[in-house]
Amino acid sequence: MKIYNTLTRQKELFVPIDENEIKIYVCGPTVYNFFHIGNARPFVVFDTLRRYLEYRGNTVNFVQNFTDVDDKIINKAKEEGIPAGEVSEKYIREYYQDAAALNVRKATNHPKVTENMDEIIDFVQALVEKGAAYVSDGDVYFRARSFDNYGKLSRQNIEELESGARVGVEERKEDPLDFALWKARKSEDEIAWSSPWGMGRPGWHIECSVMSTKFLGETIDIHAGGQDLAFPHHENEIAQTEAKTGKPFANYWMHNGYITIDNEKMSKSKGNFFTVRDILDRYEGEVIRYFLLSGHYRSPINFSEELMEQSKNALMRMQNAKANLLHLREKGGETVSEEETQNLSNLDVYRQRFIEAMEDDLNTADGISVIFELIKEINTKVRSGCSKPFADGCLSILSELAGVLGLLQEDQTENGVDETINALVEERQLARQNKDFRRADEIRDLLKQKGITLEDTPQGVKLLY
RNA sequence: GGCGACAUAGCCAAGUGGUAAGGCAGAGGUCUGCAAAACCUCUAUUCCCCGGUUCAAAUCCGGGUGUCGCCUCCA
Repeated sequence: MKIYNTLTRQKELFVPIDENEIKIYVCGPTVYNFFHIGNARPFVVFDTLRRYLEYRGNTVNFVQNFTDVDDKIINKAKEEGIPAGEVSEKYIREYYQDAAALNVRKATNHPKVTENMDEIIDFVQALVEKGAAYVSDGDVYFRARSFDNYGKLSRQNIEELESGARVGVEERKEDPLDFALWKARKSEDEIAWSSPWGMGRPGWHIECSVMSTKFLGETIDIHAGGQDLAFPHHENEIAQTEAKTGKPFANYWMHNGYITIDNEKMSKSKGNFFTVRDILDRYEGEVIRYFLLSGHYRSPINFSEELMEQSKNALMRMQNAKANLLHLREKGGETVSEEETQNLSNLDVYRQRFIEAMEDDLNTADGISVIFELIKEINTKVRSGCSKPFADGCLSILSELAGVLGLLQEDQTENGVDETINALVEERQLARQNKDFRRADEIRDLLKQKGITLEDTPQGVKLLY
């Protein structure tokens, strides 16, 4: 497949280091709050990348860290008067809950900073020994200028950066461009680990370098994250890691675009801040996932009520198609006609087009449109009924393609047989036969209130939960 | 100021040289007791603007305009 590589600013053919195991590292959340819709984008996008690579037959070693020690966590802990560890543990649990709602699978490995402290200290120590880093009053800083290619990912000019850098605040640095690898503890009660430089904790960038190299090796296939992480986070990761190993850190860098809210950056101060947990009150997780995949992952997308409604309705079309096939699979005839067999094999063209779209730098928007075309084709073919095997075959390809996108993962029907509901459905059918439509509609309304939608089809009554 | 992305119908969105996919919303129709779903038809002579290259451009080049992001440990 082709992947747009931020390093080279172009689409490149993706060639894994080891065909048998593709290594991907995605920068994970800092666990001090529920994650928001902006955080959700990389989770969903790169989960989709992983699903696609696995769909193509690859094994993927997918690592996404938890930053579980950080200023924001420490502040939150102070506010709530509880240990920092409690804050991070709580939000790790919440992460898993919301991620599951979005059909984001667990990574192969979710390493935590606090569980990799020895490796972090060793890594920093190695940089100090190499002269790429220096100790300053309990802090350790990386000498940005010691790394020749500093700025290669974000294409920042080092002199421009210099002039834009803040001055005066961090006078412990030799150079404003330098960044912290290790931060000395500021007060006795602050969470800290002992190190050769005294009590302290790691800087932000070093964690990802350590966990990526530890769990995936010195050079990995893909390192991914939000566009805003390209600088300084990823730039710094490259500098410190390559300074230590002397090898390329990652062959491909992928960055997803930003989400704006009503065309403005999301921020708490603007009051346009949406956590996934909040959105889940109003929309099911797949709607959010659909929304995030409806545009190309590198394009900026805007979040709004209107777009969520559009996404909800569009996804409903997919769900209807699936529900219809499930129904037909129960009620259809047993024997497959020759025409059906032919029609079924013709559907392969949609599979090919879907793959083509995904091969092109994960073009999920195109992939989705192929699925809609498939759905139209299927709907047309089963309009006046079909055999069970045909319905099953259609269902299989629809689920297959939607599954790559992590959509249509739940069956709305088959919620168990409820006797009282069945009785009502029976009664309604009888009423309809007797042209007692008042009673029939009454029952339909009653079930609607229970969240069950009745549809009369030529193949009998269809229940949608 | 430096770096970068984007601009396609009412809304969202694909398409990077060959004459505008797909979805939502809207209109009409078929089906239905009525619905719902589904299906059929319609909805951009045109892709921010102005030049240029070409037989041919939404797609390439130049110049504008507008929007957004990064350069502040925010995905």
